[in-house]
Amino acid sequence: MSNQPNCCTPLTVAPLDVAVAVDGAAVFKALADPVRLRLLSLITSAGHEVCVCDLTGQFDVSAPTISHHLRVLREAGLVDCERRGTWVYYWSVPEKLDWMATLLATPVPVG
Amino acid sequence: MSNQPNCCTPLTVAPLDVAVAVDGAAVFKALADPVRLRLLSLITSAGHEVCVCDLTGQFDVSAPTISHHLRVLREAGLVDCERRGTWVYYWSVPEKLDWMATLLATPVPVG
DNA sequence: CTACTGTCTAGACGATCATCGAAACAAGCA
DNA sequence: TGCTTGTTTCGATGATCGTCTAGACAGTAG
Repeated sequence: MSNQPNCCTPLTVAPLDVAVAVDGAAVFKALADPVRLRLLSLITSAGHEVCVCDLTGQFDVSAPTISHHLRVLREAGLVDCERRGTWVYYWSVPEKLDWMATLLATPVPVG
Repeated sequence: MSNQPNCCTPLTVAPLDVAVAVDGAAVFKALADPVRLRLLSLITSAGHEVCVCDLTGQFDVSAPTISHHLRVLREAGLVDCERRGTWVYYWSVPEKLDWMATLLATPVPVG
């Protein structure tokens, strides 16, 4: 999994290199679940780090399931985390979001 | 699955509504495969409709598998197609790409 | 009509995924 | 030391996914 902040040519401009497609698909897969998409949204839109304990209550799934989804987001490079005392805090990695937005971007909004 | 060209508030700005998260995850799932990502890239970057016969040769999978992936992209609203005579042509739906790009967009590139 | 090409559908198989309950681990407190 | 709470890991289960082969369907040309 490559890790450049600005990946490459957008998908709309030139055919994707196979390696980039593999990387991109892996990141999109991490977002291909409503729970994970909402988790990322909650963490990113907060603008600061978020405690896991503030996340679990907002979903109808068990705490281990939330932990699993957070791990998927983390392994995709979309969020990172740190334990401080009892609680674990998550924050988002904006470079990765930008990477994806660039991949999808249409170069010029045809007016 | 809602179909607005400009979906909503970006994921980075406010927590995603559950319904939007479900819709978004479904579309991301369609991109969560390297073959489909490259297919979409080939179709979109061409700038015009593309014959299936020009796509199958670029992958190491069978023609039915390509057809399956194209169907997934079509059912996600990312591409559309039409048969004309012997061949079937696919083109991309830019509104859907914009929808996703908006969902991921960071409102202001913090300078 | 028959033969042929291009594309899609149907059914099956192994692999991966989402979810859960149970248990382990980490940290604070008595 | 033990008890409690928050979080992650483990192992299992049912569902979904990617791919294949075989066959069906659409259209062209004899």
